[in-house]
Amino acid sequence: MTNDDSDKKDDFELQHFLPFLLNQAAEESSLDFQRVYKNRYGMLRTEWRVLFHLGVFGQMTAKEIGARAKIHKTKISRAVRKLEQRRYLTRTRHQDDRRVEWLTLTPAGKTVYHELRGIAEQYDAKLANLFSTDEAALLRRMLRRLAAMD
Amino acid sequence: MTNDDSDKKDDFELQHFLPFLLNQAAEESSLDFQRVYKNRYGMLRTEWRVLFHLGVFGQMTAKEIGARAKIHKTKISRAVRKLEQRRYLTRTRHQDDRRVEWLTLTPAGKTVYHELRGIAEQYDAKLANLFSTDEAALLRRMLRRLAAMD
DNA sequence: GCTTGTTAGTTACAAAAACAACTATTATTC
DNA sequence: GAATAATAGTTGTTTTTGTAACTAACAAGC
Repeated sequence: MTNDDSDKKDDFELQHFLPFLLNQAAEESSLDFQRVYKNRYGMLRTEWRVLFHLGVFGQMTAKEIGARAKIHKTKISRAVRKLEQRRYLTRTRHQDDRRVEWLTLTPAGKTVYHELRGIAEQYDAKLANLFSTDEAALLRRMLRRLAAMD
Repeated sequence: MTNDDSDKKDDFELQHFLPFLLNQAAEESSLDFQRVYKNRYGMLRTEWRVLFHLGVFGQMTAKEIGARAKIHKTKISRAVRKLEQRRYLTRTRHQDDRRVEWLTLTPAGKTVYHELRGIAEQYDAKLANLFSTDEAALLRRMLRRLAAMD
């Protein structure tokens, strides 16, 4: 215990604490976009993330998606089931290793992906527009560094 | 639909999408610290946030904490109850408006706050150390801007 | 001063997340 | 090649969150 016990205002600045700031910014920056995939497409965050990964990378396995986006396998499993029920993706067993299944977007899934992708790009541009081009680029680099994706 | 329907890799860069990057960075950057207040003090994120607010600002109401940290009142309510059960804070009814209650840390609560605060400061320094001083300052400014806390 | 509206905080119920245990299949080892 | 371990994915149970409805106290209008 390094401080006195009075009831006075302390000098630690919570809004300087990086994990707090990152969480606030992340939450706020997801809100508008979340509304789109949630209200318009009835999707959860994990679901659109899976959808996006498949849209971007084509055929993938659940495990690959989980590793890349750091999502737990049970969340992936349930998201995949939902997306399958909505006919946005199909599964096919891997021939050589029948534990594995390849996930692929259906045409309907691709349509939704492209729609959401367009909205995502616009939204990203809107956010990046708060800063100069250089600043935005630096921000992305720093975030990737913090997420250890570099 | 702006793209073709092939199964090839798409060119949208998920790891460039700001909400995604922010979420990854926020999650990753919270992990180590979360382990401390979770495993060592049995606290949830909302609980330590409430604790920190009280530690920093002294006496506050649930509403004030919620407004400042953008936490929903039901979450605050539950966190306050937990912290009260652990004897980290006490409530006293406001005289002039008996709907309101002032929250204050107990000595035990203050002790925990100071311990966690020290760890938080170290941890923040470790994160900020990934960047130059200027970069770190810019990062915080940008995050505050994104969270619209400016 | 009584009806109507607001506000601070709580509670109840539904949705989602976390964690552990499970099945089915492949890999390893003796 | 049978026994054991490891892996991909699923299912079940417990926590935690989100949402809406609630209580108690105050405020405003008439």
